[in-house]
Amino acid sequence: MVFTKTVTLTPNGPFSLDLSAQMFATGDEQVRRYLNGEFSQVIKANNELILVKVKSEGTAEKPKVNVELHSANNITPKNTDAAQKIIEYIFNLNSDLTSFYKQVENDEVMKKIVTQLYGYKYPTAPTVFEALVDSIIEQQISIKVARGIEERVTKRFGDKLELDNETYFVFPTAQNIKEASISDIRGCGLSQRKAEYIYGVAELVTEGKLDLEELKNEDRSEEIIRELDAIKGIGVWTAELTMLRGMQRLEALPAEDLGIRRVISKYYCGGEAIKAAEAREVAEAWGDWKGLAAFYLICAEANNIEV
DNA sequence: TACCAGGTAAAAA
DNA sequence: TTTTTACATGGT
Repeated sequence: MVFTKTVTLTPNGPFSLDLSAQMFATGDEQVRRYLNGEFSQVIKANNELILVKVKSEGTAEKPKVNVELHSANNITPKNTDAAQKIIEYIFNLNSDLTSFYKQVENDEVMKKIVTQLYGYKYPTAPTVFEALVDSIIEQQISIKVARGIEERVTKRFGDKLELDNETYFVFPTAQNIKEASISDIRGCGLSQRKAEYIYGVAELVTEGKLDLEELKNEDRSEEIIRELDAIKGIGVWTAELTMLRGMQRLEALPAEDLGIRRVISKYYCGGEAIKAAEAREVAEAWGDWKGLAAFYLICAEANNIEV
């Protein structure tokens, strides 16, 4: 038995689902996937597993988003509301890109790029824990390898939703990870040390010693970085990436990041290897949107945009 | 085959 | 105190 509901959302434009979700185009259909204009993944709304399918209606300028909810149980109005808020959070639907576009008006390179990526909003992980674990997984290894490991972790430890003979998985909670063992985590392809880091974070969270969601309320970015950096396995890079992808802190710039340095160099420094300090210099023009701007460059590179 | 890819902490110098 | 090394996997 499958229960279904449909809601329509009106994002704060501009918004392009096609650009914002394209990073999930190669994702696992049982975890998170964007295919043929439809984004799908399982979310936890008030602890109820709901498969959401998101499609775009309207234009980037006047966006409308159609959301289908599918569940094994009756979907209450309360859970519908919660699911809607999670979708809004994942795609940053209520944020205003025009402030960012105004900020980069005097940066000729970025100005051209944002014109071609009009409406791209960098997606957010539903929980800070997911953002943090993914960031640890992504340390040092390539994105493609990391994605595979993340999907394996999700399918191995995450809660399962079965609908119509199809099975879907939601990203594991700290409790899920805590109940596993370090060698189980290693079995997903992680190094011994990363498995220990992730287990350690799960322990801190389940023991109440670390409240990742509460960290979102901290105003000072430096303070968030300081607190996360103090945890074993988390350095400044991991903290900044976690803020970007899990807290909508789009001002954070992981300037040491190899990929970010590469794209900044590609579009601003003729392609030669640059240091973090040079990356920061270029990013000055991006004001409070340094991290988002960096993702625009990564997206531009993925779409073969020339300036 | 060897080396690299969106780092980090521990060991060695 | 600063520099070097080990680490997992998949692509080239």
